[in-house]
Amino acid sequence: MKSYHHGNLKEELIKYACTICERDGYTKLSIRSLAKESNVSQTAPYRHFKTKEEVYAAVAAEGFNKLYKAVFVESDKLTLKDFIQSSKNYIDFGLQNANTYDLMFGTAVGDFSQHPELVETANKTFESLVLNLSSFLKDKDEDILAGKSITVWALLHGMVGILRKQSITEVTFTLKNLVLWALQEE
Amino acid sequence: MKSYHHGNLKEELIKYACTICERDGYTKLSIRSLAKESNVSQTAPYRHFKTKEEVYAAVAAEGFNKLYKAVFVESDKLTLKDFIQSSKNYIDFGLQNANTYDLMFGTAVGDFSQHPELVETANKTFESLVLNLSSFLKDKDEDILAGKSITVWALLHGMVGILRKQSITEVTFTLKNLVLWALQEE
DNA sequence: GTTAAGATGTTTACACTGCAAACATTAATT
DNA sequence: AATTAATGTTTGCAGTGTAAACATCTTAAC
Repeated sequence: MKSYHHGNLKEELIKYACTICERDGYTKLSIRSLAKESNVSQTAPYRHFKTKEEVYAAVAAEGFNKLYKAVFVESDKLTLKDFIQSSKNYIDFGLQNANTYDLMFGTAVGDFSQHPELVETANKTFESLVLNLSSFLKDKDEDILAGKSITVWALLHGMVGILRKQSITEVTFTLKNLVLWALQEE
Repeated sequence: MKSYHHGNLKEELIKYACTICERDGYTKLSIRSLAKESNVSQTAPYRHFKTKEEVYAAVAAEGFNKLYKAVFVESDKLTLKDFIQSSKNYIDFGLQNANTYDLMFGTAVGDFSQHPELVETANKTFESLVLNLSSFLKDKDEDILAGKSITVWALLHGMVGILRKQSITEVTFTLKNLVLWALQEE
């Protein structure tokens, strides 16, 4: 016997949206299929999301949470090994969650500022990760430290983009050497 | 008096597709609007593109051509100034053609290998650019040189992704210092 | 505790989409 | 000149985003 009200429809919708977006790509997600999956009428999701883009934003936010969990290393001061592992985890996340990653960094959600919750989640994630990185990239100068962190991030982010399109260029590299070289640490 | 056959429909379709994809994002492109713009029946485009994804592939290929023109520097041996300018041009291209860039590096065209012309164009572009870069990043060792080129590319590519989402983090940096630092020159 | 209001669901409707199939016209090849 | 291939049109289907009007349940106010 099912009641008129679902109870926690929004969460269920997001959960399924995440699954579809990652498995088939976000263009394959339809509000209607979403509704059907929760045994709810076609337009019920519109009580929780004004537009489809808001669903995308929710999925992207979840993506940032997952990224955080995948990359963060519990430590006050990262060792080199931690650092390499963390970098590896970032790239792996990007490759193994390609469609979600695309949603997070592509143009599907055009203007983050329209989705305050997404902005908050994304900021929280990156502040934590940069802070985490900083404990390895120790440097007196604050600006240089920030610059290094961003550069490492850009490098990893860029690597994800490149490795995803193997067909463009066959890339063989050892992550460790590359990062070390870019950071000019021994 | 218009003739039954258009003449060069395919080119016209691609041209308009590029405009729409860049202006509104590729999700806004419809085969039908494309057809209408060329004063041709709704399904005429299907004589030239089997699926919508093939249209995307064509737009992406055009994107790689434009990227090449924007970034390539005519010179046998890049000066530092050339190199910086070229890097700047890459980032500018990514920022000012955000939607096209997304089409080129995102997941809209799922499998490049399904679109041989796109693979060819993308490869040509990157071979040229890497070769161009190499003339600045001179190094005895071939592998190190390749590694450096890829790293520079990844760094630039990553920067585009990050700068696009200013809302995530306010990034202030001087391109020159950053690249130089990453390359540990000077 | 009854009631009014707000949240959350349903139904219906509209204009639009990708794309398949059957057909028409023209261009190219023999 | 006749056949074939290329390129166009018409029609049709199943699916889409989302607006509007309506129903039901939950919650807060009295």
